[in-house]
Amino acid sequence: MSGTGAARAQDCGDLLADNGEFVREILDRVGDKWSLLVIGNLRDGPRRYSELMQIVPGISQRMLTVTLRLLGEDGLLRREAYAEVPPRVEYSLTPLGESLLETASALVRWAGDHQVEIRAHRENTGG
Amino acid sequence: MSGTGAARAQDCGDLLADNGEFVREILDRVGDKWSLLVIGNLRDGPRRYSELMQIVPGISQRMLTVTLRLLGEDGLLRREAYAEVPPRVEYSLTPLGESLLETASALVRWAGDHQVEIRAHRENTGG
DNA sequence: CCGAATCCATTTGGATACTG
DNA sequence: CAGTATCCAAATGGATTCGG
Repeated sequence: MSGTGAARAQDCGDLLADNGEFVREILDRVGDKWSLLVIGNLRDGPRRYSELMQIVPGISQRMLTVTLRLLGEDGLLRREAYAEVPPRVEYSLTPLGESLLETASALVRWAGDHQVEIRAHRENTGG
Repeated sequence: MSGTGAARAQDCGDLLADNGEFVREILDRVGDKWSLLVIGNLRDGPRRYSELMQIVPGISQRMLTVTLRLLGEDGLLRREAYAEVPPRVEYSLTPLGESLLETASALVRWAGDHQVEIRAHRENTGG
């Protein structure tokens, strides 16, 4: 989390304000429908494909496959295939994936702290 | 940011893992194409509709209107209309919106710190 | 058991024209 | 200036089918 220090707090404001492409690129990956759920379910260690299908509520085979492939391409998780019968494939977080999990948790914490406030305001305005 | 302490770190993991609907609800709002950009551009104070159109690169009238309305319904920003000629409308962050800006900045900071790493891995795997 | 491929419905978002 | 309305293209995602 301490990272390289390449981006300070002020820079973050600038990025949010000025650099649309950059913010979008990370949010598109992290904020899509399933990525964060999959990452969250790998927090305790490796999981098999079929396990994830059961744990992540409502995900389809297609989206699980696609999500796993994209996260793998970004280096957020690792895929380990065992040449057995029946075949077995395990997915686990890389250090990079774990660091994202921590950061993303802050956003979830924020949502938890302000959930009531948001819902209340939404009702008032007919949302 | 210290919040109510209602959700501790462990709970966040649980939320990411178990509660799909809840995580989705906040990420759908925050992680869409424009919300965070608009919020970022309100960090220095009130902005007018036409200002935002110019500052946020590539946003259309429609999406700016929609985004502003949704963020307003959630209580993240405030809309102030002045009965003048020509008409003038100003948008500014609420305390709730400011707190989100801080939290979201952490995610942007993470993206900045690991941008190179992610890109490199993406190239290797043909992403 | 793992996952790719195809088809299809829904959603998202841009371009344009128009109103108070 | 600050929106609204309509139409349309692209992306997203689910159901199903098939292969290794």
